[in-house]
Amino acid sequence: MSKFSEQVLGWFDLHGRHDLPWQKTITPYRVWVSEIMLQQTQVKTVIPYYERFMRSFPTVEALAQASQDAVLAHWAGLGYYARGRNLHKSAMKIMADFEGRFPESYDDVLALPGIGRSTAGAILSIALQQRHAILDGNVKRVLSRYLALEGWTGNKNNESFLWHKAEEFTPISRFADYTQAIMDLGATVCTRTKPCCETCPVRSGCLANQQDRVRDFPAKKPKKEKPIKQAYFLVLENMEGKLFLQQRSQIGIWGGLWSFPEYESHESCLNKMKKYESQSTSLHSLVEWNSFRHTFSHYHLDIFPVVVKGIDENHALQVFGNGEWACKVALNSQQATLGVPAPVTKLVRLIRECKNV
DNA sequence: AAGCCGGGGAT
DNA sequence: ATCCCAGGCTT
Repeated sequence: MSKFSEQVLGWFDLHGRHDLPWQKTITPYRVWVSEIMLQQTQVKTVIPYYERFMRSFPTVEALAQASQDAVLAHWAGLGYYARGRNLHKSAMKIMADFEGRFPESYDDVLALPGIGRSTAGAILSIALQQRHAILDGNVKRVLSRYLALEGWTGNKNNESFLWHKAEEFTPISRFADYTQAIMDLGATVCTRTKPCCETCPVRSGCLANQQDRVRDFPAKKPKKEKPIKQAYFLVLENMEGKLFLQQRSQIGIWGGLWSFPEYESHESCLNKMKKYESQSTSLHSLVEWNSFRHTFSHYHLDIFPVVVKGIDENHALQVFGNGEWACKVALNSQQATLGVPAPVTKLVRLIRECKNV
């Protein structure tokens, strides 16, 4: 066993994380769900989502039999909703192709939607003690410092180089512990800002530390300007205080989630409302609320709410097409049965509190 | 290779 | 406001 993995494992036994929710009882299914939720998402954020998800869907079969709406309702607020859709798809595939048993061959696991090279390695090493490397954000950071790797870790050559090193550093035993150990090291010692090099088990061999250049690695990702887009949200409220929601396309942002009818311009939004009013006899008040900004990883979205109260429920369905009149729209995500994007949750809260800010 | 896909924690 | 987080998929 190499000195690196020996040092990492020795540190892990004393200082690693051994009581995370998905570590309590280790099964491929439980590890799989955790790894998907943890993609691009911090542990602290995941924990409450994981607990709730596992309570509702304790087995592959339970997940496969659930509706997509139920799954996405559990994912609402977590982001990257394709993860939830793919998890659900994979569960159905596991029922159809593997009799409900999570596959144990690397190729079969890799073929499931939403599982790439790193996630497949993590699941099979942690849950089934197979020898596979991982290369997530933690490993990239640890290795780029240990090896003083110049340049962004996301570029092709560096990625290929790091995969090679990640496999080389993986020991010949204790595969589950090593996978967990290298991630724990990155998450608690070799952190992005203010790493604790004094307590690091591999500092003696760390080139960045030797050169006193820990701060230089990993190199920052080249940044690009985020475009600004606009969206008009038509907020329809009926006499009972229910709000009108429509399910979004599976393709594009917030795929499969429920949101307010959305228009790209002020004009198209008001035209739609005029079309409704021309056929309606009831009275209602239209108020254009102040806009607010929601920022994605790749663009800013300025949201302009157009709030109309006193809408006739059945009449609206005729004009606006398919939709649902929801009562408690994800104000409490514990009770929500529809998945709603974060800014919709925010806007609903503002409406309920009558805060036009 | 670059773009798409979220939301929040940390700074 | 910026950067990044237990990445993968599409073009």
